[in-house]
Amino acid sequence: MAGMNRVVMHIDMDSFFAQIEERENPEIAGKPVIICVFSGRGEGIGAVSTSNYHARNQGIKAGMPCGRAKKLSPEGIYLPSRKDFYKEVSDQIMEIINRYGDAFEQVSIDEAYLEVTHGGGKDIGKAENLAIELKEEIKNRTSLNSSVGIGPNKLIAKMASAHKKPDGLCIVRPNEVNDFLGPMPVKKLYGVGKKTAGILQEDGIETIRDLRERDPLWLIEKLGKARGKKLFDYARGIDPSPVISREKEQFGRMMSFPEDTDDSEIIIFHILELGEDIISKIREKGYQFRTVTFTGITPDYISHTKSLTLDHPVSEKIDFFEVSEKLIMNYLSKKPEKLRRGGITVSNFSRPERQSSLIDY
DNA sequence: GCGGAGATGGACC
DNA sequence: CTAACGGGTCCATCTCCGC
Repeated sequence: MAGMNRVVMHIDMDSFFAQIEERENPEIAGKPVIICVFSGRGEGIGAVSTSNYHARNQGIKAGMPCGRAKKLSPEGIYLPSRKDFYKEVSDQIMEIINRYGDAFEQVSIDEAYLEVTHGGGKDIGKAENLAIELKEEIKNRTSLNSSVGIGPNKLIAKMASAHKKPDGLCIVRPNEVNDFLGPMPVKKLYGVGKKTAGILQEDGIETIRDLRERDPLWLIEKLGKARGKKLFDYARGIDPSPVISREKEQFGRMMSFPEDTDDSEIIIFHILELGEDIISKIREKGYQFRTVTFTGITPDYISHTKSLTLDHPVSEKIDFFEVSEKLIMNYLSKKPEKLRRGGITVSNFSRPERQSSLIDY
């Protein structure tokens, strides 16, 4: 029993937001579709959230300024992001996915893992059939395409779903892991972003195979203990992390201010407005929180934070407002520069428990 | 040495 | 040629402090 292979599935919706808009508006399918988050600072000022494959073929990528996208694709269809609506569609899809595995873990609005070690089981053929069924049910119920990866752990499942897209199904068996990862550019490895890829490339590491040949101590020295160890394992396709449904650990909102400002009244006004939203969601979920964090982002995109942890959990608007104002005033007195954006986040959650005083000894 | 708190930075969607 | 430029979550690391 010791070395029993796991079977893990990763489900990823294809260019999710763009695909939903295409579904809602079939005339635009076949054209480049770009979903934008506009800051409200002027005509077309904002960033690309998602784009469909036509747009990607023209070089458009997530995170890109909309103005630049427009140069690459003047004829593209540019639509404002409708996050709340996408979330409703997401909830519908997650409910379907949830039924297909022993354990379910949602990782973002359009992605989830399933542990199918027992249910789909053992021989990967069963898991493959399960994946086909799941993709079909999502398609039948929502008209949306997804991509699925199957592997012996979350890391491989995730990289497999990314490997064949869109509408893909990619299976990587345990004995295929090293050949699957080896030739990939190191930047493709989950957990390796721009910064880390740069560090690795400076030392001649181009592929995951190159990374695999490095000494663990060297990696730890270059990248730090946790990160170094993790990438050492990841390069070998090793990832013991379980599929677990997780509670949200923080909840926050951010915005661009209409203009760069260091006016405390204006900043507080906007932040408290974001706070209304946070508080109503928190109370809906029956959460309490102890920590509030204010984030200020300067016109050159440097972010700074101020946070405060209370000694007891709260969920009242008045408590939140009081702490938020205090943090903002404190921030501005220490860093009296203009801000382009600001945000407020609550964390350190608990559920209100009744009669804790009687139980606590 | 260990923890929680606070601040920063990286990664990913 | 470069600069242009959203919003949200999680994780690791470092520093400081009390115990």
